[in-house]
Amino acid sequence: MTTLSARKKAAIVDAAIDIFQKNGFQGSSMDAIAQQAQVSKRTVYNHFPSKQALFEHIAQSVWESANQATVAQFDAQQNIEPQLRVLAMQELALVGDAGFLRLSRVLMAEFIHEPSMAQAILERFNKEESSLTQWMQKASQHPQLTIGDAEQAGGQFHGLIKAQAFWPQIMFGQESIPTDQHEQLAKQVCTMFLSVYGKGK
Amino acid sequence: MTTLSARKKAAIVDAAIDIFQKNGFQGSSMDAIAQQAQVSKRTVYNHFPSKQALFEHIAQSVWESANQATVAQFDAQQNIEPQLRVLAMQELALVGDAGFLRLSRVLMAEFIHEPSMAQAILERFNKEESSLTQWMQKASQHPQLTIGDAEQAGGQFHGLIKAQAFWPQIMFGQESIPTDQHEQLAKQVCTMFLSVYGKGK
DNA sequence: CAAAAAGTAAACTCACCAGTGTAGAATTGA
DNA sequence: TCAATTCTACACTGGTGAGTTTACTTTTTG
Repeated sequence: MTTLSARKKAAIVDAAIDIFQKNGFQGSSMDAIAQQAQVSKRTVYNHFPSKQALFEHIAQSVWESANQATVAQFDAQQNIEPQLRVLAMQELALVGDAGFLRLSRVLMAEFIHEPSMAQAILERFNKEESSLTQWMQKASQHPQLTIGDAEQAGGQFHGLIKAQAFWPQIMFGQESIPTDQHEQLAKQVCTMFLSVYGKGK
Repeated sequence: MTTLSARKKAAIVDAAIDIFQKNGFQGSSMDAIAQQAQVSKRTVYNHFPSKQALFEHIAQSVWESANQATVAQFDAQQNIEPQLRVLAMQELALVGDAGFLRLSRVLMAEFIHEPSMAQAILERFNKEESSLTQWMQKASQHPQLTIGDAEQAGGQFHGLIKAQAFWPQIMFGQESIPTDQHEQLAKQVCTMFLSVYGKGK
């Protein structure tokens, strides 16, 4: 059985995610978080020295789950389309996860107000997204593709997916795309992408 | 010359947009708005009965500027591609407008926390996006197109544009797309769209 | 020019909230 | 079982902020 202390901490984090998401950083009070976590306020402060620290702990976990999502290895021997499709499926699995969306919403809300924070995290993010960028760079050699700017192409690929499966969910509370539609959407995204960057048929 | 009262009100709205954008709804104080507007706090309350009312006034103006943006008339005689391109250009002009982006950012921040508000406004929004949906519906008869679900197709068209010219600007403070790249982007969007919904070459 | 309308500064109420201090109760681990 | 750790309730500080009140000045308008 997990220790009491650990359970309390988990309850705090869980409550914090919920409250932050509902009310934003500014609108959330430590009292409210403590109450929802069924924990005394003092206990919250025993685990996290400040509201800011609690928030950053949560941000960290978004970051980590996004990290573990995609590992892409370019294979020059194989056709482009199926490889792209795997990449798309990986990203769809990530953004389709309800927990990831919930956490993202907390972060995105703060991004809007803090472009500087957005920039900072975006840089780290981009290094990760750059696993895709790197893929694009290598792929640009492939005879089936015409990629000028690998970073731009990568961004566009992400954009195509997020336009359907991320932004509407984040901003308008839309439902996640059901798993059984991932295949179809991935295929569509690849078609669109290749209509611009693909060579010939 | 405009009346003093009107000038004061304009200053208040202007300051409010700025402050709301920087700090969000919760993080903005009426004192700060009054100060930035060079107006006494009481004057703010003479024009707007509450902070909420002031916010909604601003939301209203976003709504109105989005409204005046697109009027599309389907022409069965003409080719699809140039018509789509006009639609894309209209939307690019809207989302490329710095003022519109600034206001959108304020709204979007609240959307994240208030899915109910998002839903409400989204319904009205959708009626407008539905000017595009209607276009899609009529266009689905066109021999050059294969459109199953007009609403979905319309959403996808919007998504293609916003993925490049709206979301990155809203969330990460990226620069607006320069006007001289609109043509090129519109063309790319149409290519992508037609790669999925177009018939033959 | 005089009354009505709108603006002003400043003090005030009332509520909320981040973070601390304390004294005691429950949990843990040796 | 006993000492260290952790949790709890509760009161407290210092600060901020929405909205009001008041006594007064400026602008508008007939």
